Amino acid sequence: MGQTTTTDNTTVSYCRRKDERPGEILKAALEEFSINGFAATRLNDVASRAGISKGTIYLYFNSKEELFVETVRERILPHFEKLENLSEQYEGSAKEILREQLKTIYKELLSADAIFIPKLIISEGNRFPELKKFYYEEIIKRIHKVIKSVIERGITSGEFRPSALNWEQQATLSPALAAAIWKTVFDEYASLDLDAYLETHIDLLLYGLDKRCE
Amino acid sequence: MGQTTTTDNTTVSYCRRKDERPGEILKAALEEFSINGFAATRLNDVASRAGISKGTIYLYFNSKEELFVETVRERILPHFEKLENLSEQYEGSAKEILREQLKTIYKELLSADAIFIPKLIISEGNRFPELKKFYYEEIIKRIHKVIKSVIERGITSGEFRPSALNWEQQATLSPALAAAIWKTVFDEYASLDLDAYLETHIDLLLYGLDKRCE
DNA sequence: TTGCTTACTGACCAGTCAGTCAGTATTATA
DNA sequence: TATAATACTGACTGACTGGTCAGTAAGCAA
Repeated sequence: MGQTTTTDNTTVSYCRRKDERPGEILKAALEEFSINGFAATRLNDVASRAGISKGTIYLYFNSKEELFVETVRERILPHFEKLENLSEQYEGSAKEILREQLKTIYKELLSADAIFIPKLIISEGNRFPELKKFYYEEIIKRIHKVIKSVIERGITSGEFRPSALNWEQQATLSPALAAAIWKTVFDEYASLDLDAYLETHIDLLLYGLDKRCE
Repeated sequence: MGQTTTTDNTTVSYCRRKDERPGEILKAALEEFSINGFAATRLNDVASRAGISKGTIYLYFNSKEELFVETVRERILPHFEKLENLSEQYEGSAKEILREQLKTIYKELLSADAIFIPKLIISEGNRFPELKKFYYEEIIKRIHKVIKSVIERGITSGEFRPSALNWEQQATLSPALAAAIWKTVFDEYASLDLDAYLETHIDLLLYGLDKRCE
């Protein structure tokens, strides 16, 4: 533990922790970015939150933009690897697979440390085209593909009705997106119970409103 | 038409149009805000887009924040008046009413001049609590109520299954939200056909994936 | 034509913040 | 203990932008 004397003769203590710093900075940055967005986030605040000074951020990241992109990337990557295997790791009816997949999506992509990502992409995506493209190619397209394939499987097996083939993919997962947005924007007015909401999503997707599906 | 000489001896022309200015400024501001968000939007750019100088903005609006709030408010107000009548203006089965209501929602809230609003509320809502509250109280709650009542009506009439009573409201309209976001963020990668998407939304909501609903 | 009002301009000011770097404290090595 | 290497600090700079206001010119009235 070391000490540095500031201008007003107070002392501030710090530790030298080269290995832990990047992770700590990314964590602090995610918190600030998710509250303020990119432009309104001050690196001084990120530094304070991480318990370091602003200069230290520049020892590990070249610019505010790089910090932002890495922040998002770091939070997404561990999650979508799990999604990749999703379509083959379960056995059973298409209905059961779909249910398990949705559970996984909610557990992974709507977990406490990832739920801010959709809001960030929506807010800042147009100013970070590469990040947006990354998210589209690596997350959205991949999830859509997974879901589409299980729907096709259910149609082949006779569980699902063939007309669902014509669906626009975005609609099937839109409740999950809405949940992420609700949690990060409107939750203070009416807190959303993610477990109950997942059941609604499954129920809506599998059976809709139709009486015959009771 | 008038002329002003700038420092480098070029001339710029302008018209005096007191009545039209506020609307022109709001239009330019919506375009800039929806691209850049609040913090990253420069009033100089808003002024250029409106064909005036920055000072003129301050003849009609007191601050950048006021301009932002007015921008959003001006776009929402005309739409939520129409929402008010939504629940009583149709006759027929609950199914038919729901279909017409969704059509209206898509026509109103996803129209060219309103489709940026959800993205702006998501992006900036936490920094403009009053605006967010306004949107939640006057738009979201109202739509949810309308949809909930028609679902209840369909259950009473025997068209819909009673278990839909337990649904979390956010899910039923989430495809519309997803559409607004897609249009404002990802449309360049895969353009969304709103008409086809509306059909998917209706189909998903009414029948889900279940074979019995074919 | 003259004089008055006012819509509008744009240079300027004051505050902010990303990014820099000289200096300091800590740890490693000999 | 002396020396080198380096993690870290924080005051500073330069660019940028929200907001101001003295000045300009358009348009109206008499």
